[in-house]
Amino acid sequence: MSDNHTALGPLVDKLERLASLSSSDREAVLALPHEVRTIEQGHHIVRQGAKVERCSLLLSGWASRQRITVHGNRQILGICITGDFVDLQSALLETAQDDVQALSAVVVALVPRQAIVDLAFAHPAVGKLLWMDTLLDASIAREWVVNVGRRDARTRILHLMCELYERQRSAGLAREGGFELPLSQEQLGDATGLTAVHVNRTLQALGQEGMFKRERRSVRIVDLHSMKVQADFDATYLTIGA
Amino acid sequence: MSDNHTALGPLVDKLERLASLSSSDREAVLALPHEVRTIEQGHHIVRQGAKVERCSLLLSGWASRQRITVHGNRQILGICITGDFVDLQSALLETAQDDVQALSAVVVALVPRQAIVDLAFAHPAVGKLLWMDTLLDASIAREWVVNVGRRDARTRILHLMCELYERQRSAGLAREGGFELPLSQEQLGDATGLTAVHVNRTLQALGQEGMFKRERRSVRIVDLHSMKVQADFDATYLTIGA
DNA sequence: CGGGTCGTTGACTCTCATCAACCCTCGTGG
DNA sequence: CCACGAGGGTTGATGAGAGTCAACGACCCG
Repeated sequence: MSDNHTALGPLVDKLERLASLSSSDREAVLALPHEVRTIEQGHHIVRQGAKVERCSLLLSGWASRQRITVHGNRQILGICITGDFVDLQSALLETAQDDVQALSAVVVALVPRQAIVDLAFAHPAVGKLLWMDTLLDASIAREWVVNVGRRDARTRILHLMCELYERQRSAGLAREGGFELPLSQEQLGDATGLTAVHVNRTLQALGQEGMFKRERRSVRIVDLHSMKVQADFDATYLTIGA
Repeated sequence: MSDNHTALGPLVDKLERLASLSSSDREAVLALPHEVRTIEQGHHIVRQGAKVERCSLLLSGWASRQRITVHGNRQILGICITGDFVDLQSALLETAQDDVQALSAVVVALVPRQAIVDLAFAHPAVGKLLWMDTLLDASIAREWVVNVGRRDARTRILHLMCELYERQRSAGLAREGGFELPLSQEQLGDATGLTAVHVNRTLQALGQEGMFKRERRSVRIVDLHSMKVQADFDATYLTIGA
């Protein structure tokens, strides 16, 4: 139980990146009822259309949010990292709109919907931050519309890599000049609206340019500035805006 | 002033489509301070990066939310209709992340950010609905990612038309078996990640199939069911989910 | 009557999808 | 200890869908 009480640290960290919390607000967040659970790679954390009574907070590992077309094609809508509420939407909406799937082995904290809503309105400072978090999620989704709608394959992939790097860095998860990229080429394709084959060829072309080096499931960045320029990447869409 | 007091009716209507409000909550919404203003077609309502002190509620007309790439290509991120808060994000975030542009002559109500936040936390029932509204906006954005990422031109355009029809219908704005579509072919392209030329050819092909008929700036639907099927359209992403 | 915006059409190009084969690595079980 | 299979990555050949460029037409409004 006292373990449970500390398990929500990643959530507090994430909220405090947006604005600092009073100690009473912080305590209230940490006091949210929850249950910790591990989920295997590839398994679903949430299913579209399901009635969700508890929201899932990612304590470690990676997950993807996605929808499937009638032809069975998958489109990844966002990547969740440690500290993300993968389905905070479900706190207010009746049913989940997206699938969420574990990209790696994952540990989640399950928090009852009602407890989140009650917290939000009992502690407006926390409520504002939770609402802001959903707004930033929406901003990321909109940037993805731009990415798949108006950028070519090369730029799309670079942009995705810049986003993942920046988000990991601001969450304190990126190593020196590098970051984890635990997506197969097929999953990269599902995230960028491309096929795995074309992702493969594009990655090879990019690798030869020497901006970054791929290693197993991670990326070492050689020339970050050049990457951002060529990716048409402007990190303000990830922030509350100064 | 009493005119002002009734101007926010479209907002109340929209919120009450999500859940009914107590009369005190309804009064509180209608009592929001605001200023009514008209904006010409083509003018910007909000500019990306601007510090916004008042959020804009669309009282009549059409607007598009959009971002521009470094190459100057526009991607439309969503279409706003009567009753939509075009930049409710700005109530909590410091700066606007998207441009919002008037697609037609437009009337907006400008509501101070702080008044919206205060209302949300003083009247939790209203706060939940406002938050839900931003979540549905996000759900629409995610569906647009799927649309531009994983559907072909024909399906993208059909899907957009289905969405606009359903949203107008549920807002009571659609006429019998038809709806307004005040977008030029170039704007349709910007919304679907296509070029105006290709939109033109695709519309012609679609028109010959007889599911709908285009007239000036509106569309008459002949076979709605067939449209929805071929558009891969499932309206649940527009709703709170039963 | 002139100019502007929007729609239409044709010819051509190119990015990316498709299909199919083969490779490597790793984990597992006989 | 080796055989096997599965998942992921790589490669080549081919083709389709959508972009580009350029020109012209229709319509509206001043």
